[in-house]
Amino acid sequence: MRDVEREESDRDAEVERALHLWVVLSRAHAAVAAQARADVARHGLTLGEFGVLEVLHHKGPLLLGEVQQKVLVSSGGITWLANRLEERGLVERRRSTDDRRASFVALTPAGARLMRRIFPAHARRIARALSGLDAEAQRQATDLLRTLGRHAAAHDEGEPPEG
Amino acid sequence: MRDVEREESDRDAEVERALHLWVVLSRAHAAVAAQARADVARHGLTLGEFGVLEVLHHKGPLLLGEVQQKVLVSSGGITWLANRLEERGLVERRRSTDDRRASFVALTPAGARLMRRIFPAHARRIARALSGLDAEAQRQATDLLRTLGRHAAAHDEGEPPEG
DNA sequence: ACTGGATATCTCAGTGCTGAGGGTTTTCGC
DNA sequence: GCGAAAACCCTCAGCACTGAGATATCCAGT
Repeated sequence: MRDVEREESDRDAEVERALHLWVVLSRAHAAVAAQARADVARHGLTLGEFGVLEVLHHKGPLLLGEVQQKVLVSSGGITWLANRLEERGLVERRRSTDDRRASFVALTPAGARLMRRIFPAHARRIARALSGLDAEAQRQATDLLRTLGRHAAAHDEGEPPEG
Repeated sequence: MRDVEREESDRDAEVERALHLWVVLSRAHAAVAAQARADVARHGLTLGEFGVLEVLHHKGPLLLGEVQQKVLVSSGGITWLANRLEERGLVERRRSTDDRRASFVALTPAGARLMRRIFPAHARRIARALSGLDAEAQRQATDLLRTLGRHAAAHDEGEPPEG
């Protein structure tokens, strides 16, 4: 086999390995997400809604845009989520005084009470869904996925034209 | 610190580590999915549609139900995807003769041509998105995620009542 | 002040599904 | 072979968003 061919088949193997990782990543994510979704659905919440409540629960009041980045939705999506949660009395908006374009969102007392009530069991259920890996394996997986995610997100733009 | 408290804080740390892994898993998946989506969108396809074409490209004709499991959509979803792809002339259904409830789906010549044209570049783009990990790290990640996914999917049912 | 450009949020039509229910065909225990 | 249950797929209303564009505000340079 000539060197050129050798390099080509190396590249093919590399691409195939990457595709396999992508499949496995998708399936793992889907399986855990299904559990998380089932859990929050018992309280009448979607994953997006729960995500907003969770970030406010842990970080306190934030700008709408900050919440948007944390829960990975579009700008329209965060407005929609905030509206729904506000209608249910779980969060409230407060217009920022030093930048009047911006709004803070915060848990209402009812929202904070809800999170104190349901968050611990939710967290335990996620932990159980992930318990196929022991402590050390979870640390490894976290490291690998953090590297992976950072790299992939960084190259989010910059796609070359079709070859 | 008493033993009971010690065990409790161990459990808390465990739960927190799991939650962190879940966040990192979600972000990694979202980042790669965004790249994949952007790539297939250039050809007017969604990830679901591309997933159907891809599995048929690699496995040949399959029952609708088999495709459904591979691309992780609901029963209504696979009907919808098959309809859309059939309307565009990329796949065709063929009623099974020995089980007349079931239908096979297969790529049409046009569908097969499309996949031969766009699949290699798509695969390379996925490989590039995952290139933050080297070959060995990708193998590790694949192993960990396979274990994780299998375990989480296995416990998909069997949720205990709220505590 | 004033213009241009950037930033934060909102609006709204459209999308890619989900999930419950239902029709048809097959399988299994009797 | 008969009735019940299960398996395969389809229908359809509804949902949780997305993405493009609009609006309001801020800021830098002049």
